[in-house]
Amino acid sequence: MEALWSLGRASVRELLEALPEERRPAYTTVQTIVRRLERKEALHQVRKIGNAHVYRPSISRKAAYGRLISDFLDLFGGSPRPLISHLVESGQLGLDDLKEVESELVAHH
Amino acid sequence: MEALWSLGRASVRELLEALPEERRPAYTTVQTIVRRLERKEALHQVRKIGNAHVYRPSISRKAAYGRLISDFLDLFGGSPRPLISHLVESGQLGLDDLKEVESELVAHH
DNA sequence: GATTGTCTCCGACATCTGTGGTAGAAACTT
DNA sequence: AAGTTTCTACCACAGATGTCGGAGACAATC
Repeated sequence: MEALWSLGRASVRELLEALPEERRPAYTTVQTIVRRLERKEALHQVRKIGNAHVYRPSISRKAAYGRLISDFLDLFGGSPRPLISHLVESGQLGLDDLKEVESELVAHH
Repeated sequence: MEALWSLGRASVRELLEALPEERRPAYTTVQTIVRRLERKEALHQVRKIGNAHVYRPSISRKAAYGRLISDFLDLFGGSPRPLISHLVESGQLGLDDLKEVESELVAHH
């Protein structure tokens, strides 16, 4: 999905080539993923170029992230606090990070 | 695992009964989960009471959460920042929360 | 000691995900 | 038109996870 979100719309081939050259899967692997995502209505065909389908995301990156994060938070009881605390405790999130996010928050009114 | 972490040590039966009465699975379901977790070395037997095994967690809740969170962050490029930003933007994390975490951080220096 | 209840052990089945092979249609290339 | 490349449509398979059933061992009870 990440690739499709970046490209806006793309064919299987384009998605494949958008992946980092190292671990790049087989063409059919991407195709299968696309087919399954289509069944799940995360993306859909928009048209054909030659005999190839072109797809567009059906859900925004933001919406998907939202659901993902919300599901993840459910593992911690639904509140983001334990997560943040853990990040801070493990040193993955510093005071400076917090300050930064904070000022962004204030800036955006 | 959550139940086992709370109980410290427990038999399959105890784990089963520690689950919320509503969606409580079959005894054997819990047993299977325990068996698989054992294979993954997340827990291990400590002794027997009657003919029942008693288990203890092999990894701490904290360690497990750490790995979980770290894996999750990898989805966002490994940095916690995008996650925090998203939480703030979606209103799930307020300025007050940040302040609070911050003061905790400073307190623990 | 036969009955009943409780465990363990093992197998089973569905769904999801990652990965890719095959067959046959379509569209270029000579 | 014949050959080659490129797609789509399907099938397959392995591992993880959620859910459970059956067989047989053990123990408690009648």
